[in-house]
Amino acid sequence: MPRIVAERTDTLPTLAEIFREYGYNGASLSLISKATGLGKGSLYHFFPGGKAEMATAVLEEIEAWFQTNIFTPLLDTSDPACAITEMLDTVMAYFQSGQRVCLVGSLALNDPEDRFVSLVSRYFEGWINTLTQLFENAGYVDASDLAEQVVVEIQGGIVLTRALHNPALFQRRMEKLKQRIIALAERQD
Amino acid sequence: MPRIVAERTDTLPTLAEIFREYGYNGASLSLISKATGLGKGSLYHFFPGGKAEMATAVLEEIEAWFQTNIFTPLLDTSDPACAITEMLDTVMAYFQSGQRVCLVGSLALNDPEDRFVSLVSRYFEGWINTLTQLFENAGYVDASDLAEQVVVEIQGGIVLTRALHNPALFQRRMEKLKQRIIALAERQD
DNA sequence: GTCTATAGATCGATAGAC
DNA sequence: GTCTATCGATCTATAGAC
Repeated sequence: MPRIVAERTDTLPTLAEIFREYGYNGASLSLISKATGLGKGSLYHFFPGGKAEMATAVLEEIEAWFQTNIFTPLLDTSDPACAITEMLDTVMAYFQSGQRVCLVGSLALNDPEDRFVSLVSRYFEGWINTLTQLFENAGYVDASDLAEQVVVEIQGGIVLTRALHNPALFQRRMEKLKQRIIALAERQD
Repeated sequence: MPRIVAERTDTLPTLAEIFREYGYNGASLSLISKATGLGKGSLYHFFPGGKAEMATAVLEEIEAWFQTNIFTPLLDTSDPACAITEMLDTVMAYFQSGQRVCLVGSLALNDPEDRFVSLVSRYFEGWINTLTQLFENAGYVDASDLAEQVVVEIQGGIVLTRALHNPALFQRRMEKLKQRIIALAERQD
């Protein structure tokens, strides 16, 4: 039975967006309070560990979302071209054609107190490992290398799209990436 | 004649390293004061505009450094394989195999007040444009597309290397990138 | 030019009324 | 659970002695 009052989980999407847009350090509690509509008292009721716990909860929800919407579907299809196309479509929608920051990537660059290292590495390891398995199943040579390449291009595409304010760049890179993977598949038949 | 007392320019490398490691928001003036060995009074003497002016000065020095050490050499050589190899070697050394954050890329992800947009976009435009010219001179098809791809892979490689604490990943990606570009060159002969 | 001292604002976090 | 009030710490920036 759903509760009427706000739950901790309900705040996570807003928190995620704030962290993405302002970064961990730039996301102050007053900013968070304003965005969520919750006073600091309520925030600390939900997250006794403060901002660090908020970010951890957000990262865990992101990981779960990717598990459900990206990783699992990747291994559902037997056709790698199909699986990759589906993944890149989901990725483009999720990252809004590279205009939306990847919070995990952002924390990979700046996490000076090493608060989130394990969550950050687990996210990328999960993604690369799943892609590796997909490519191995499809009989690709250098499966893990290709998997690494895919995630690198997504992250780099976000950086450049944000830098140049050019979502067409991200779309172009994802399209080229897809074509390259499909071309590789045909070469192995 | 070189002056004995510290100049504004002398602080830039230290400032750059602090911004890279802690991010713009995470780099507090007390941290900067400790790292440079200069009191706040001295810092504001050199940079009346405060932290924003420090970051701007650092970005300008980075752009000049890339102009001299990356962009110009790219067009000095007629052989694209040679030019790319040289560039990627310099890039690997500069970014310490991806363990050192690209400050410009970091600011591309998080610059919520849009303080550094023009410097950030100019840096990446310069890099992509120079690579485009190199590839065009060498007779590549889709020169600008390949140029974009190169910078994307460098930035993405840094993100993943930082995330996984694995500099071998960056080295591997740069090596593969080089091979792919050389293979493309042979195809056009 | 460099320092110390400090202003004034904002930070993360807590206390306690309701 | 949510709020307001407020704590002490830290922030950016300034003032003024040297």
